[in-house]
Amino acid sequence: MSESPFRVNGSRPPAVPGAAMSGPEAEERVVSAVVEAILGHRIAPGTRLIERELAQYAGASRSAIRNGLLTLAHAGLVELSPNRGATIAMCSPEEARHIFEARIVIEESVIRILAAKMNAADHARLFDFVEQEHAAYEAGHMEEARHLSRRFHLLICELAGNDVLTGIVRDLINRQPLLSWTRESRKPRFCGNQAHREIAKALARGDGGEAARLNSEHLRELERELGTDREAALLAATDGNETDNADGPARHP
Amino acid sequence: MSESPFRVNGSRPPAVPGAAMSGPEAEERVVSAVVEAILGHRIAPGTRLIERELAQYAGASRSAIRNGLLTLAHAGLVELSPNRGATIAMCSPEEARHIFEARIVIEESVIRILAAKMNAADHARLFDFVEQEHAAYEAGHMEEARHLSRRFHLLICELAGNDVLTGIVRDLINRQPLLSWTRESRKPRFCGNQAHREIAKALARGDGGEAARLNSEHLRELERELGTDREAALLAATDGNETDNADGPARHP
DNA sequence: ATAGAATAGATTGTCGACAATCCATCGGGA
DNA sequence: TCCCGATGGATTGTCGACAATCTATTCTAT
Repeated sequence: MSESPFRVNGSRPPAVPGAAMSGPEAEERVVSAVVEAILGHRIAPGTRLIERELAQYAGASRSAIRNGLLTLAHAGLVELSPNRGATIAMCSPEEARHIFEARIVIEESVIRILAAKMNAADHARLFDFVEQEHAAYEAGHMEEARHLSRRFHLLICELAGNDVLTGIVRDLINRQPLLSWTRESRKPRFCGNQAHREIAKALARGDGGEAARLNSEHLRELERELGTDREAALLAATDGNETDNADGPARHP
Repeated sequence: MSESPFRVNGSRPPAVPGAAMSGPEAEERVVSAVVEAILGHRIAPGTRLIERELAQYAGASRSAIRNGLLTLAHAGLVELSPNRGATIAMCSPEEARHIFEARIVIEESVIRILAAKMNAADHARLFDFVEQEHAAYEAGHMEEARHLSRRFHLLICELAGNDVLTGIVRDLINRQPLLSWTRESRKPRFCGNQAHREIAKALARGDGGEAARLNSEHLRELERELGTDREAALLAATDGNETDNADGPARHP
C-alpha cells in the first residue's frame, strides 16, 4: 500500500502506483501537496521528507521529487541539508520576526500603490471578496475561510498590479503557518474578517495611508498572538510534562 | 578543448575537464559563474544555456547543472521552458517596471528601519564603504566600482538586520543587468557614487525619511536612463541598420 | 521559386543502479 | 551503570544510458 506520507485531503494518490504519471506533472503535484499540507497545518516543521516515500506516493521517480524539493527549498518551505535530506522548514523566532516585518513593510507599500490606482471594478472585486470571506466564516467553513483569509492579502497585491511584489508576498504568506506551530497551539491562527473589511473600506475611501496602517496593525496583532503562543508553549514545556499526542509532530514511522 | 560557454574572468575552468570535481561544488560554481557573467554584462538575455556545455565546462554531470539552473530560475535569472531548455531571462518592459517599483518601495522601508536603529559602528561601516567605493571610482577600477555600487544597497539591508528583506533585495539587484541590456547601450548602467554619499549622510543625520527619498529618487533616475536607452535602441532599430558587433549578444557557436 | 513535409542532428526529460554518507542500535570496556 | 567505538540498515548523492522532443536542413510537389 502506498500510504500517503502526510494526510492530504485535496489530492488523491495515483490509482496505480508507479504507472502512467508523467514527470513534471508528478513534480508539480508533490510541490502543491506539500504546500497544501503546510497551509492546512497537517504537517509539522521539522518533519523529514523522504524522497523515496514521496516518489512512491506521487508515482514519480526520485529525480522529479528532488526538483520539487529544490523548488520548495527556494520558497523557504523546506530546508535541505547535504546528505541529510529535506525537512519542513523550522523558523527561528528571529526569522519569524523578519518575515513579519517584511510582510508589514511590503504590504504597506502595496496598499499605498493600490489606493492610488484603484478603480470601480477593483472596489467591486474587493468587496465581493470580503463578502465571500465573511460568508465562509459564518457558514463555519473554517478551511475555506482560512484559505480566503490568505487570499485577501494576495488579492490586494494582484489588484496593485505588480507581479514581482505579488510573488514575494505569496512566498511570505505561505511560510506563515510554519511560524505558528507550537505544541500547545497547533490550531492555525488567521486574520479576523473584520480587519479585512475595514481595510477594504479605507481603500474604498481612497485613504491608502489609513488602509496601510490598519493592515500593519492587523499583522502586528497576528504576530503578537503568535508570540503569546510561543511563550505559553515555553511555559507549558517548562513546568508541564510532555503530553503524548498521537497525531502530533509525527516523525515518519 | 572545453571552451567556456561565456567569457568568465573571475573563475577559471577546471584544469582537467571531467575529473576530480565533486557535485555540489560544481553546481555552486556554475551558479556563481552565471550570476557573475550576468552582473558583468558578459552574457545577453535570451542566450541559451546548454546543459552539456555547462557540464563540460564545470566538470560536473548534467544533474548538478540542472539543479543549478533550477536555482537560477528561482532567482529570476534564467527562464526554463519544458523541452526547450534554459535561457538567460529576458525582462519585458512591464516586468522591468515591476522590479524597479519593488526595489523602490522595499529599499525605502529598509532605509527607514535602518535609520531607527543605526549606531556608531554602523555609521562608520557605511562611511568606510562609501569611501572605498569612491576610491574605486577615482582609480578607474570600473568593474570593482560597479560591484561596490551594488553592494551599497545590500549593505544597507544587512545593517538593517533583516535577512528576509536582504535576500529579496539581493535577488532584485541581481536581475538589474538584465533590464539594461539593449543593442545600443550594452554598457552597464550603475549608480553614481555621489548619490550613495548623500544617502549615507542623511542616514548619519538620522533623517530616514530624507535618505529614503534620496534613494527612491536615485533608483527612479536609473530607471529613467534605462527607459531612455530603450527608446534610443528602438529608434536606432527602426531607422538605422544593424551594426555587426563581434562580441555582441552572442548565441553559442 | 515557394510552401510544405520528411529527415537528421542535437538537446532535454526520465529513470534505475551504484557509491558515499548518515543514523540508530548493539556490544565491549572502564 | 555509563561512556565509547563498531556494525548494519536506511537514505541521499551522483552518474551514465535511453527515450521523447524540438530545431534546422533538405527534398519534393505545386
